[in-house]
Amino acid sequence: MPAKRNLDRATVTLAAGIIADEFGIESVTLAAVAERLGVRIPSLYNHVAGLSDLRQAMAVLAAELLAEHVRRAAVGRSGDAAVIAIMDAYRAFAHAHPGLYRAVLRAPDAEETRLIAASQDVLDILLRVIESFGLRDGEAIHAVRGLRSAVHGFVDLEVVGGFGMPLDRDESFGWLTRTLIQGLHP
Amino acid sequence: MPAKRNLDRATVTLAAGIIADEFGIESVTLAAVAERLGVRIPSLYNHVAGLSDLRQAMAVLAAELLAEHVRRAAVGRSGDAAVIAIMDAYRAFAHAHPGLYRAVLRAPDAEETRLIAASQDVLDILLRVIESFGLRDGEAIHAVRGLRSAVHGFVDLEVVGGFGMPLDRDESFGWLTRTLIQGLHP
DNA sequence: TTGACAAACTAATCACATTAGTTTATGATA
DNA sequence: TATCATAAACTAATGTGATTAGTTTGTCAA
Repeated sequence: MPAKRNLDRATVTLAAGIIADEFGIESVTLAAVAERLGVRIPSLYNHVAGLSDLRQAMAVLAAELLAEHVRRAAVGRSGDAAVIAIMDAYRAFAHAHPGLYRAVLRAPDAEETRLIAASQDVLDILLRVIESFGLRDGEAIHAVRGLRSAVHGFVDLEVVGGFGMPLDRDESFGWLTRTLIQGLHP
Repeated sequence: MPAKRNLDRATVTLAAGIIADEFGIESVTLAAVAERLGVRIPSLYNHVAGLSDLRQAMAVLAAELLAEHVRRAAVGRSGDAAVIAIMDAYRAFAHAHPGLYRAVLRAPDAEETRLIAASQDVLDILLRVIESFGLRDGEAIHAVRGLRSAVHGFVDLEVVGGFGMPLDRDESFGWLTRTLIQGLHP
């Protein structure tokens, strides 16, 4: 008895995201997604154009969720507090959605408009906050890149289990954030 | 006419590394490695215990090369210059071996002593330099984590093509390094 | 009521990983 | 020198996942 109209691209993508968060990004196969949705593999092709398109859709979903998360954290704040809030929100998102978070970077096609827009949103939020610090020339761009590299690197190593020592990771992240913020003050 | 004794584990791993650097880590398949070595797929099983073992071997190779690279950069230097040299060497390695570099990030199995040792080497080199700055308590650990997160995040974003704007990336990396070094001075 | 369409399905094919079992070159030993 | 155990190659077969082609069947609108 085929042809029940419950599936769509968003539902398929969400299922993939849940699998990614729960079992890791490498466990996201069409077979796994189909099974979770109670459907045969080829049925997924009505909604996504194959595995790499599904990965692309996951990247877009992740980037948009992340941007929303960061936006909420930044609103109503400014200066050091805004930077800290953004960094913390970014990290919290990666913790809450480790699989989805990794999908952003693995996007097969980095040219996709929605993905670019959502990624740019995050950077713009950060850039606007940093510009208020009154840095000159391209220094604000360097700072944005530095902050983004730092958060990304930190959470990537965390998610992968790269920090062996038992010392509190929150404190390490605080040190990193504070140190970079000091570099924003001329 | 089988049985020519030229292959061994190191050769297979190296071939995989070259493929990874040239075409990306996801292009490392037993099929691709076998073809490059002019051999049938099952022959590889005489030297590695399957694809996931091959990935482990690549991680070990990468970690040891990276540690060696960083060690050479650090020797004979101290203070700020040592930190800068280490950061630059780390980044240069990732640029020279983008595929291998990504291979090292997988969480090491607890039994993989060589991988753990090589990874620890890099951290120890950094830790020894940083301890000379005279930070107190666990602060040296926070600093090591911060520096590592920063380099890793930066090169990961670079390799993935995450920096859209044309502003010089070397300068951005310099800003990041300098800013973190400032945090090492009490 | 019916017909077009969307969305499910089955079947077939291809690539890759893995295992089992076979062949052969090589190096040590009688 | 002959032979023999072994390591390293091979062929063959199996399983999983992705993909495409072609078929069936609900559903909605005319």
